[in-house]
Amino acid sequence: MSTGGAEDTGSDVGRQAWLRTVAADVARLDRSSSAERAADILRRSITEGALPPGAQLSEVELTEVLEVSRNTLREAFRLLTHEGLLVYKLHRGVFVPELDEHDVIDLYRLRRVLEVDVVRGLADRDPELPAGRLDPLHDDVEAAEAAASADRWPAVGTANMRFHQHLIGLADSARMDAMTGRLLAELRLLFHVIATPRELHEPYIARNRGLFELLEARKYEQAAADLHQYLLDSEQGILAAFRDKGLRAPRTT
Amino acid sequence: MSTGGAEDTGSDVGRQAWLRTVAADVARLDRSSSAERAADILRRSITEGALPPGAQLSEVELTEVLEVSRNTLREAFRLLTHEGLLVYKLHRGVFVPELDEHDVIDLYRLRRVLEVDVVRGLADRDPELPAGRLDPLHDDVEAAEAAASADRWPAVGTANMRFHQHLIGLADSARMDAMTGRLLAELRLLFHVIATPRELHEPYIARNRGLFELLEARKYEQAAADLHQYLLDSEQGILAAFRDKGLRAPRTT
DNA sequence: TCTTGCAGGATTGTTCAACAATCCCTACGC
DNA sequence: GCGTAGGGATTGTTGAACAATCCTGCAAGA
Repeated sequence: MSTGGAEDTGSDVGRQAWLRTVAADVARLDRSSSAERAADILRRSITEGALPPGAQLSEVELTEVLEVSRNTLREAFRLLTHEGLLVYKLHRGVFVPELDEHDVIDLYRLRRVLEVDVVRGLADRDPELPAGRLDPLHDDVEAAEAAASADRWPAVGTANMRFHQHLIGLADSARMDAMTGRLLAELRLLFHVIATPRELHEPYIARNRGLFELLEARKYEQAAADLHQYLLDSEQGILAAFRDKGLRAPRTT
Repeated sequence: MSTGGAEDTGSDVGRQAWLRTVAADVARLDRSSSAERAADILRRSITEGALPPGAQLSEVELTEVLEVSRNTLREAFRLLTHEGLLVYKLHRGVFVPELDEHDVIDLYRLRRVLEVDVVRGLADRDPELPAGRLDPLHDDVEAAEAAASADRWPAVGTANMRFHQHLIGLADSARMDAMTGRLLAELRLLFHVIATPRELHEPYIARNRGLFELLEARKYEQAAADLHQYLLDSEQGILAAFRDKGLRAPRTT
């Protein structure tokens, strides 16, 4: 729908490959400028942990820092609200949400459903998958391994995220991509509560590689089964770390 | 301060049941008034077909009709954009999206994944399901049957939608509810392209009842299988009607 | 001592008017 | 006929202003 050209004359443009890349570049430049740019900055601040869960975002403060008007800033807030990175409280302001164990379970349930289905569905359309389709996954695996060698564990987490985002991307579903983006953004919110990212991310570097190799070998059914268990284990890891944190700092004030 | 008072800053109140219901009521009253009220009106206009796909929503026009400021109207636009009921085109305005067959396939793929998983997952937590949990589904089934008797086919479609929304609700997942709301809203967008709603909705009245009875009998596995085929058939029906329409009116202007 | 009520200040919700940037359409010149 | 410039309309963004609401602290009363 978004790619529908202005001139409707060529109704069925059999969108070629290069057209898609050009369209992507244009879309990147289009960037609703002020509001989206402000949202980008805030998004990074939140996902990188500069803004901790529970923090309030003052409007007047941020208008000065971001150099945008209050109205534009509010539109940026709306954008991030619908990504799950902020929550509105009427007449009180916007806050970075504080997720609890129930949210972890909810998020992982959806991840399992979506990701496992994508992998399992690859079997049906195996022939039509163009070569090099798995390249982004391979890059992510190597990026994670490199970051781990350099002891940069947050970077490992990021590469891990991108691996899963690219995994979902194999389904060619715009809506799945959007949903996954939202889910992973919320998940990143959880990571900052965890003190030891190494124990959290380390086991999954090798598992990501294993998953990638199974996909490359077209063993989709086994890949789906592995991924299912993978996500169950990851969920348990986060829940454990989360409960430790909860016990350690019940009174933050 | 620091008087060991009774207040304790109430950090971890083990939220009791009645507290939750009160909180729900409060949330309902909160309604960000102007922007959300405007969005409600627009949402109805779109889902009921007053605003056809492809139509542009002029800002100045709507500020007069809805009696809100341009900024507030834009916030309403944002709300509906993230529900999938409107699309922004930079510097051109907001439009009612025109979905194509590719979108139908995408939407139904997600519906199948989510709904079937919910039904299948009910087996695991069957004991903890409180009595009367299926009542909303039952109401929707009867509402559809009543509307069909009165030849009110759009109402049948609405009841059908609510049936599936309530079905997803059985999973107790806030994020699944939100996703489903968005998916069904987009689906409603498609219905207005279809000339004969009767043929589209009629077969599923009985199937909804059958599904409900399977759930009531706790035959979750069979219900999941039925639902899967159900959604495949529904997808084919929409695709067929959609192609007819596409052939009949390629040049709308 | 504890609760209740009430100002005060601060923050958000909403409106308005204005200007800049961009798009669409038309007319002009070659 | 075609590319290009201009005009008009629409959107993007800003800043200030006012109303509504929330939070804090203090004082009055039980």
